[in-house]
Amino acid sequence: MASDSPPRILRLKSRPQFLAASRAPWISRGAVVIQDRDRGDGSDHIGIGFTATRKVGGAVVRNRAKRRLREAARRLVPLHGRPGHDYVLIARMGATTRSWARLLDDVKTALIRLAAGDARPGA
RNA sequence: UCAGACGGCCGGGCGGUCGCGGCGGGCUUCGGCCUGUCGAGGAAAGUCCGGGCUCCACGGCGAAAAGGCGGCGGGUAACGCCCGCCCGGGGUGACCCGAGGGAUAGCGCCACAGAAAGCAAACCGCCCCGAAAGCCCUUGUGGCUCAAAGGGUAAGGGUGAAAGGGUGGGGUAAGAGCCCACCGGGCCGCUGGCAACAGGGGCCGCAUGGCAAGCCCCGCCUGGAGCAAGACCGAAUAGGGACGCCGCGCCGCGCAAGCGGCAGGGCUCGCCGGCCCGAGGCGUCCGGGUAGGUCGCGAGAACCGUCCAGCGAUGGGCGGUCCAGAGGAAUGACCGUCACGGGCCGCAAGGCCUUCGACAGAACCCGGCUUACAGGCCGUCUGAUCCU
Repeated sequence: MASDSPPRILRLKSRPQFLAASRAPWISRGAVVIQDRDRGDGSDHIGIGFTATRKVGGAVVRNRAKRRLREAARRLVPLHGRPGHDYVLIARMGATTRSWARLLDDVKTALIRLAAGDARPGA
């Protein structure tokens, strides 16, 4: 992992990217669900997207959930993400109220188990 | 001190480490990096009114339809908003509440109850008269009891949201604005006020209710759509047009278009049969237009002081400031510390915990309204109570 240059991290911004990731294997951990799609397009950058549905709460709650997930991803994806993959982090209930250490743990263990191939198959 | 009324304001502070968006500067191997600066709200919300802005429609004015508004005066770019005042209702009071124009323009409705709900009527009653019946003795055109029919009333009871003004007195067979006083109402002057309206005077005894958030009438206002408005740039691919070059097989007829035959190609790996194709290709340019991009996109009905005018809403002068502009959508994560509130322990001083900290996130921009909101601060006023 500590090779010459770490893979670049880009945000997923278009709807087709999210739809593709939604069919990928996923894993649920605490207050977060992570979908992991191997793009297989030859590029080694990592894509990250965030989603919080209305079920989580109003606009304030959804925005805060995405911000916390974004901060967690900023810290953990360079360490545990696999190059050439797209990750979509979906906020579940409690993503804003869960303690920061536990939210970090949720994301970390989910990423590690995804890297180990221990995920439910996608649709 | 305790209750309460009204108005205004705040929505943790400071410091640090990572990180994000816009803009400026520097560096760059064009991927990015460094640095400076700015970066959510009082409601950013609901999208309910009023405007700006943009496009569409439109010769001008008016009318109709539809919708909205509705005491009077003022403020404003405008408003259904705000201020002041009036009227009605509530409260001991500060204050609060009111879709608050028109009910002799017309139509309609007034449930249930009640005799009766709009036009005058009469259920229980009251009063007059008194047939028939009965009783009395002074035997009469007699008196008394009960009371039918007829008539007079609307006082009292009862129903109702509302029953044809109210209270008191006179009057009467009983009653009644029948008469009188006061209150209420209508009409006409007067005084004050810009006005809504108020005050007071005279006249009229005065049947003629309520609902217009039922239709309606009167006055006033409104063209439609909305930043996904709209403007510009504009690929790739597939269409359209112009020009240039090359080509449009062979034979027969024909000027040509075309027809027939033979080649050639496709369905199909080969053959046979069948069906179809058999004239376009390339290059340059032009135009529409999609994805995408840029603009619209923030110096204004701005904010902060201060002065003046005004009871006030607000207006004006002077000085200063520049204050978010994203587009899967920037404000986050963590730590320290100090407060406030909260919880626990303690007789107390105090100690401990606090990831327990309201409602909630700009999306073109303003002015309002409405709704949500932990906790807290300030001012004015009212009613009690205590002290001097």
